[in-house]
Amino acid sequence: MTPEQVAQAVADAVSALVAEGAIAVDSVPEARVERPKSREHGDYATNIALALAKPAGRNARDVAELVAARLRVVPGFSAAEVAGPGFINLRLDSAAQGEVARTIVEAGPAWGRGTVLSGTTVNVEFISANPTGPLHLGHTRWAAVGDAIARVLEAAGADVTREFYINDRGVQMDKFGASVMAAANGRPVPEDGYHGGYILDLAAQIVAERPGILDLPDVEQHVAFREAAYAVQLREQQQVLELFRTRFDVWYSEQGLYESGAVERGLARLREQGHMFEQDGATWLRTTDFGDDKDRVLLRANGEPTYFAADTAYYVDKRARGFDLAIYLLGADHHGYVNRLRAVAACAGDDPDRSIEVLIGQLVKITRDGVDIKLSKRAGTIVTLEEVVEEVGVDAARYTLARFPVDSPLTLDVAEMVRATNDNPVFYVQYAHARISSVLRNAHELGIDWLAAEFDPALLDHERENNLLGMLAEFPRVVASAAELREPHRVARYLEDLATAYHRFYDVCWVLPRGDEELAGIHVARLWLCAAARQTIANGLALLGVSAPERM
RNA sequence: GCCCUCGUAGCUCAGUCGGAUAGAGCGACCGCCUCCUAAGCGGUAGGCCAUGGGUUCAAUUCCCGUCGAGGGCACCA
Repeated sequence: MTPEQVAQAVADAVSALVAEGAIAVDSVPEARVERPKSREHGDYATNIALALAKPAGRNARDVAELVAARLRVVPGFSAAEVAGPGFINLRLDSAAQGEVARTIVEAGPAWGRGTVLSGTTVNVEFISANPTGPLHLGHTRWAAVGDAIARVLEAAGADVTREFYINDRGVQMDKFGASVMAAANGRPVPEDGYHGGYILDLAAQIVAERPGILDLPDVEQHVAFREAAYAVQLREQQQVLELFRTRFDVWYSEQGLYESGAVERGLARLREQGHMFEQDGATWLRTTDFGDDKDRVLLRANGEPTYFAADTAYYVDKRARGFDLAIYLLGADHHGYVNRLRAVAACAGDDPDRSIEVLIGQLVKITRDGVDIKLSKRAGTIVTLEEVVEEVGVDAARYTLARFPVDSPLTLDVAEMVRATNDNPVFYVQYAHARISSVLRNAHELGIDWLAAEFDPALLDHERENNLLGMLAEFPRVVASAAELREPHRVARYLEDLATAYHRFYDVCWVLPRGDEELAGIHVARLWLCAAARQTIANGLALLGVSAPERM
């Protein structure tokens, strides 16, 4: 019996009581069925009676007793007890609980997938770094989390597009080009330019590929360097992200926004909706009508569009491309954008609560042996994504960054990440997977075909088996809540708990026949349980973009 | 000054759409491998859940104030 079925049984019991007139309420309040923290409180517990007591004008424990009495006779339940202020603690019989293993094995890779977001087309935009340098550890967090959010949304049934917005236009690009050009000509990089060591490499690479570039007049040379350096940098970012197993469906160029006419179309859309006005020679968007602190300039007095105009056009373009929901993953240094982006959606005629969502991620604080490191492309003190991958590996890096909620500040010690890779919880989870794989391999070598043998779930009645089964049954709910809350870290935390449940089971419950022991029903049942656990861990790790090794 | 996010074990952090004795990892200490992977399991030590009020049958969780940390407040990008 799955938690959903338990919840259904509780709901049915309450409806029956209401129909009989045993409990008088206008509507049945929402109640929760959850796994109690303490196993003494049963396999599942519900607070339905506490929620029902007030509207029914009854004592909570009395209501609980009425509901419990009905649940006791439902097949699959072995106990229903009233406890504390009015909780109902439920126990399943081992056959009902054990059936979960069969459900999981039969579902395979589809186990955990759901439909809560079916029919929703979502655009998830993340990283969107300037193509003026390598991606660093800060971006790495958005890569890991953004990709995991996309995966989790897909698991919940959404149609997801991963998108990277390339800021390939404007002042920063010019400074970048000027920096590379200066380096190539042996001149000092401008004060406000980019000073990282990679600038020199970039300059040398470009000159080697195009020796004539240094003979061009200054203006042309600047453009040539800017474009060449941009191309190299973008390609590098794409390659590194590929290495990090983070693929984007769309790389969207800011420059392209202008070339395709999307900016004009976006402004036209806003004009139609009637939220634009002229003042001091500039064209503004009245975002204050929708919660922004101040109105924003779209076209400067000199006629040039602002960066905000591009942002606006970009949003309108996303909607025009058919996305129901645009999710933006931004760093905390951009949180001032939230209100204005929502205002943009409203100005474009959308309901911001439905069509736009801005997730603010706290910045990663990086230390090395306890000493703060400032990440600055311009100062050249960066820890790149590539270095992180080389030092700790993709799995460990992705997992470490994805196991924390994005809105919590995070301190990572680079030295510790490298030194203590074995302490990374990812290995704990992966180890459980490898361990199970080994057991199943051994079973195969012993000639045991557990999949074809008869599986009697009632045999899984050990406390550790029961606990493991309960954990496994939670997986779909974890995936669904991770998707709805955009919090993939819940999957990671769940996997750690699941791995613990497995290790504890493994420690006490021997799976395979020992020595010349005959194959018995318990061996088969435990193999089904192992297979279910392995499938769940593999599916969960896949949602985080982390591999599930057969051996370690 | 105004706004956003955050304050939980020595350290890094979970938990909190209100629920029954607050958790993990690391670090410290003590146990467990003649047979399925010890990258594991068991145990000990470690907390006024920043602080003061409020709402509630019930607050670490929701609301307000205070203190502290980080970030943001451009016709920059």
